[in-house]
Formats: sequence, C-alpha cells, structure tokens
Amino acid sequence: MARRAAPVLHRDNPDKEPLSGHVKVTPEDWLNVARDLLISEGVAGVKVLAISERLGVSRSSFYWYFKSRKHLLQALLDDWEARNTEPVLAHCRLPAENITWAVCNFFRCFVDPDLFDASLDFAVREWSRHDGSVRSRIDAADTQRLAAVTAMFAHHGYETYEAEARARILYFMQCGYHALEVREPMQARTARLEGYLLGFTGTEPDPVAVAAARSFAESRMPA
Amino acid sequence: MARRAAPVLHRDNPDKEPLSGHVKVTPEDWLNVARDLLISEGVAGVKVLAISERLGVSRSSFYWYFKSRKHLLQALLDDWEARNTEPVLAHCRLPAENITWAVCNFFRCFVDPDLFDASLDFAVREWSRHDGSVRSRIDAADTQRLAAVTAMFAHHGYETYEAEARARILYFMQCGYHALEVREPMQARTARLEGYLLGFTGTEPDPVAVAAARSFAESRMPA
DNA sequence: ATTTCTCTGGACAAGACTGTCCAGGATTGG
DNA sequence: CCAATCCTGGACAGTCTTGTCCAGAGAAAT
Repeated sequence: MARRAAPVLHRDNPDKEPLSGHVKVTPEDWLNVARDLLISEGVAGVKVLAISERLGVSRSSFYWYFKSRKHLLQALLDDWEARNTEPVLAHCRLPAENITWAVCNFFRCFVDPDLFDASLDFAVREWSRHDGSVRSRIDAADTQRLAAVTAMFAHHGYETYEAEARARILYFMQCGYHALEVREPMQARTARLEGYLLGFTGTEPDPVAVAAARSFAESRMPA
Repeated sequence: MARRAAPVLHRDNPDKEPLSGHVKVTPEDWLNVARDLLISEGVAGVKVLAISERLGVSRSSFYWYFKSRKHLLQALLDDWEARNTEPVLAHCRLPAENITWAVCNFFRCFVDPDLFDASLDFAVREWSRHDGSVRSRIDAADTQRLAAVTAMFAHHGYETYEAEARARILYFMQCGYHALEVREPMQARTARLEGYLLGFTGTEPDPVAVAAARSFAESRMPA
C-alpha cells in the first residue's frame, strides 16, 4: 500500500480526469493536503482556504465534502490512528527467537517511514496538548503501544515490573529521539550514531544495532 | 528565586497598588501571562486580547510595553532560554564522585520544576516546528545540552564514541518521558514506575533511583 | 436530447485578531 | 498648585477566517 502519497491534483492527473475547465477533487485529496498541513504547520495551519489553494479549487466547494472544518479534523484523526498505531502493535507481536531480535523489530518499526510516520505522530501529539478529545485518543494510543511493548518483554521472560519499566524506557527513548531528530542539522551530525543504535539496511538488521539491542535487553535492572 | 510565579494582577495585589480605578501592570505581567498561554495553548494562543483580558486591562495598552506581538514572542524566547538551558548545563558540570551520581544529578535536574520547566520546554519545541528562527535557537539549546551530558560521561572515563551514544540515549529518554508524561491519566497509572526511575524526595536521591542510574551507567555497550 | 444529479465558483455575512490614533485620567516632580 | 509624564480606554481600519447561499457548469442517466 502506498502511504504518505503526495496530494493529487486532478488537473495534473490526466489519467483520471480529462483536464477540462472544471477541476474535480476527491475527499481523499482534501484529506491528504490537510495531513500535510497538519504536519508542516500544526493544526492551526489546517485552514480551508489554504487547502483549497493548494488543490487549485474554490474554497466553498470544501463544504460539499465535509460538513465543517471540525469534521475534517475528525477524519484526520481517524486517518492517523489507522496509519500509525496498528503497525506498531503488529510489529511488537512479531515472532522473534529472543528479546534482542524483538527489540530490533521494534526499532525497525519506528524507523521505517512505511510503518510509522513519526512526523504525523508528533503533529497529532502536539495537537493533543491543546485539545481534550485529541488528548484522550493519543493517550489511548500510547497506552496500547506501551502495553504491546510490555507484552513483548513479558513474553520473553521478564517479570511484569521489569517488563513495564523496560517498555517505558524503550518507548520514551524512541519518542525523544523523534522529538529531536526531525531537525536537519543534528541529523547530519549524528548519522554515525544513528547507525550505531538504529541503523538498518535492507531486511536484515545491522549487526551493530543488534549488539545495541542486546546491550539494552540484557542489562541488569536493580532489585 | 521564585520561578513560574503566577501572573500578578495588580488589582488583586493591594500591597503594590491602592486598588484605584486605574489598573496598572508591568511588562513582566504581560510576559508571565504570555508564557502561561504559550504552555497551555501553544504559540497560536498567545493573543494580545487573551492576555489583556486575563490581566483585566485594555488590549491597546499592550502596545505601550511591546512594540508588537512579534516583540513579545521574542521576549518569550529569551525568557525560556534563560530559564531552561542554563540549569541543565550547570547540573551536568556538578561534581560527582562517580558516573552513577552524575546521572542522578541529571535525572534530578529534569524532574525538579524549579530547575527545568518541562512544559515550557515542550511548548517552545512545538513552536519551533513551525518557525525557522525558533528552530535554530532550540537546536542550539539541544546541542549545548547534549554536549554537556557527553562531557559528563567523558569526564568519568567513557570514550568519546560511547559517551556521545550514552548522552543521546539519556537525553532522548528524558525528552520522550516528558513528551508523554505531561498527561494526567498515564501519570497516575505509572506513579510507581516514576518512583522507580526518577523518584527523588528531598535533597537526597532515592536509593532506587540511584540503583536505576547505576544500572544505566554501568551496563556494557557493544564493541 | 433532455433531465437529473454532482460539484464548483463568487458573493455575502459574521467574528476574531492586529495595529493605530488620540483624548484624558493618574501620578510624580517642581 | 501646576505641569510634565506615564499609562489606559475606546474607536477605528484592515486582514484573515469560517460558514451560507445560490446560480450554473459538466457529467451521467434516461
């Protein structure tokens, strides 16, 4: 499935539309541009006018597809949930011969843009800080994800208490990583370290990453 | 020094103002309310009208203190830098008999609201995602902080490479922690684990936290 | 070909926000 | 007591945004 597809303007897509004077768009087009704007400018940037301009379409036709801006935001939220939380849960349940490889699976899931859109996740997280309904949904998502990671550790023999602690450290570390790593200057400067901890090439995890995961998975917790 | 002081309305502060018809405020009052709004509603919520209403003052008098809204935001940014980055750097340079205690110092700094305002930090971080100038300033702050943590590890005998990796893991983990932990429901559910990793009471670090820090500091990294 | 249904564009109203101008109250210094 | 200065409130203009209404263009169905 092609994810994060660029917003399609039908006038630029002769296969779909004969490029007549009348420009036509789909609800998905509105949603795609809205998602891009949410990511790049935050929820405040998701304006009907801005989307319509990027779509090359009149602002008022928006209201044929969505009842109001509020309904668009609701659709955006549903879209996020389907995109980001499901893959994480699935990856945590992936069979792994030991905890090291399980942690590697987790790392890979968070690094692969096809499995997890970190920019989108943080855009929603930011949005949730100022909207109670969004907040409860992202809280639910965090709870689900943490539970999955905890189950992953528990499945490999860790006691409940330690599995929870490790899950939190792991998940928080990834969130912190994404919270900062979005910026370019630091990305360039630390590409080496990325490879150290999170670098995967092809389908097989990098040996160094495996070693890092093992170091994390096998270190002793205090009694 | 009293930090994060509640915004003072002079009309509610008879010691300072005789509660006459004319209400007077200071530039600091505008700034304090602006900071609160930045934290609670994001930079989009920092509106002149909203601040004036909370101050019980006419909107137009704002322009006597600040040239424009833009100048207020600039002041807000300066204020953040002075509040949050300095204490972290200072705490990383604190003398510690070994790396475990150094890590404890770091933990404590990020947990103590008097030393580091996590909400403010994340509000600025969020703001930076949509404003280039803010972004460069927070990038600089992150670089400084990471350098300080790296130096902390290096000072206790870690090789440059490993010191950098550990600094990043530690700092990212804290950022991830704060990125999620702001929410109440999860806070309550995980108070136990908080104590496990980050719990400090009084001036002496909790023994469990020391043990956690030791576990982190002493775990082996892969070659 | 004609009718019907989809969808778009332009005009309009209403509200929120920023920034300016200026009269004048309150306070301070002489 | 008077004058200069500090600070505030109200009015006004301009911009940006959401949402409504309706005429009518195109496409599809009959």
